[in-house]
Amino acid sequence: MKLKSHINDIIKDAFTKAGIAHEPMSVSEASKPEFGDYQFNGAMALSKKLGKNPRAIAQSIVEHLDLTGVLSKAEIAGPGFINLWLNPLWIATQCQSALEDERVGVSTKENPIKVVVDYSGPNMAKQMHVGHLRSTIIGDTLANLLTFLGDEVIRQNHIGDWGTQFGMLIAYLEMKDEDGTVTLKDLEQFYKDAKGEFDANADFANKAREYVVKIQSGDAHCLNLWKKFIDISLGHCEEVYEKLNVNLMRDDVRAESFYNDMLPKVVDSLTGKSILQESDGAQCVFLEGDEVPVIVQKADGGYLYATTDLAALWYRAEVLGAKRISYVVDARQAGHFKQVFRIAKEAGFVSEEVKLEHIAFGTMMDKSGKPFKTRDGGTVKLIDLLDEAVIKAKETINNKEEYAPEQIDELAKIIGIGAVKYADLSINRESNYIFNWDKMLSFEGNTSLYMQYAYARIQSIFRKYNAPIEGSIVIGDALEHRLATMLLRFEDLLSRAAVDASPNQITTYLYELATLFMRFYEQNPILKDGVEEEVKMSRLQLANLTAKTIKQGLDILGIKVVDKL
RNA sequence: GCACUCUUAGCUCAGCUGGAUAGAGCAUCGGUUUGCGGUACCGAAGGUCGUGAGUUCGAAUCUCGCAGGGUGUACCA
Repeated sequence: MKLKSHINDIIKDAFTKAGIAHEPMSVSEASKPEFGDYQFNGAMALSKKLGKNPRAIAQSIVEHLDLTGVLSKAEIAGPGFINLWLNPLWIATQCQSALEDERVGVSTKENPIKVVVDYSGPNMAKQMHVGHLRSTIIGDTLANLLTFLGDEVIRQNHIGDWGTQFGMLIAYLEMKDEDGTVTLKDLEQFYKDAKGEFDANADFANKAREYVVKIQSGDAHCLNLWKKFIDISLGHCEEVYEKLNVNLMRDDVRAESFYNDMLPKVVDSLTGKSILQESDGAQCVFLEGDEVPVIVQKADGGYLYATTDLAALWYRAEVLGAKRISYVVDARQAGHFKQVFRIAKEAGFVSEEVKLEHIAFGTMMDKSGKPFKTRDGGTVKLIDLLDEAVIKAKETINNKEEYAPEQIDELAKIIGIGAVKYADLSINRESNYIFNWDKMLSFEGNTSLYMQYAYARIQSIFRKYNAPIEGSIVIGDALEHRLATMLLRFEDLLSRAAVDASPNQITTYLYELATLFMRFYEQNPILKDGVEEEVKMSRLQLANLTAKTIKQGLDILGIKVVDKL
């Protein structure tokens, strides 16, 4: 239900009938319930253009408004605000059809595009740490959201599988893995041990350097070792994805090494376009307005990550055919992406109409506002954080005796992981945020547990009722009216969140929806004695649509729901 | 130095393309109960939106200056 555009159409129609030859601005949600459901603020803006009093303009718009279908009432207020009320009958039928639709009334895009979402991007030399959480879940949410809205989404996991450190790592792997059963359970430790050996043992260090060259020149033995190492390391990541309920598969992996062959071509074609300059022996692109150049080839002939990113941009735009390419990467790389995007466009690797965007996000901080670290200052492994979340979640479960142990584990997993994800996704992605266990595992405020509780509470109504639901939705009081309107806004909200790539718009919406439902439910009994059958049926259906919408919203965030908790 | 970014209630955060008296949650104080899940709901109190100017009928939102914090700044990714 594209609610806003329905209303905009009516306004536009009124403009035409009133003889106003300007494109109306979009309506917005009313800032207060007293002001109706939507408001149109365009009359004031037109005042100067038309040389008329804004209230008079508002008056002539209102006179021509169609109040027979979608809208039922319009009022002029203050200097020329037009407050609009939706027709309760219309709302009711729309909710009814949303309820019958498995997409809860959300249509699919008329003009879907191909979108590449680049996210997660772990380094294969190390274990995933908390720094990877945000990219992974924000990216996954964006990919889920765009997919749901109908775009063709290509997920790309740009893993770091190339670089000098792999020479050392595979040399060490070869040394330790005589029987072929090394699991690299602790990659951090493995890396440290290898580094220790590298520093202490000159022979080993030489071998490590030799292996770097050998991988690059395609030596079969070294390549096999490397592949084995990557395979095991990727397996660890997949374990994390599985726990996180993140939709990244082997097929989505397009590693750094994938672009190796394209790197010389990138530099060549830049040379051909004369954007390139040599400086201190390195091949550089000097962008106007930037002090420092972007180096695409080192003095020793090696390539850098800017080169790889340029190759990836070309590949994604030209080979994959993406019209929107979204990089979900830490905000600290803003400068890098700005430069790389500019080069890609100027050099024609990516055509003008392709939208390149850096979906930047802030850093996760601890309670004292410092970057999140372990007690001894090390990085926190993501898997440890998630395991801890599950343990803590278990403590929040009431009436444990009602469940079998496996059920409790399953429940704790959903709740714990959901809490971590929700807490992260509910923060405006661009700001840094403070990681707080107590807050995220609280039932109060905009938390996943409040959402879960609201959902479970509705499910409990249906467990209790458990009979066919007939009849239709009828909007009774103001609270029902607001709840129903809120439900119909779902698609507008998702579209907006997709454009801005901001998951927190979804959580904010869901929280408002859940709060509204709780209030509605508090005031309007459903199954209590004395509720008329027709009213009961109507309210049951509103409750049902609320639950479905919450479930769908959380599903986009990659958070599962439970019927009982 | 330069560039980017942030600064909203005691705390943690919303605030969409500029719109009416700036909103939540926590904490504080008070209320609702023979409760369809009270892990809920209602209310009070709490803000010169860092600061100074500008644009505008109208600015937390746009522009500029200043202060304070964060980040980035040529051969790592």
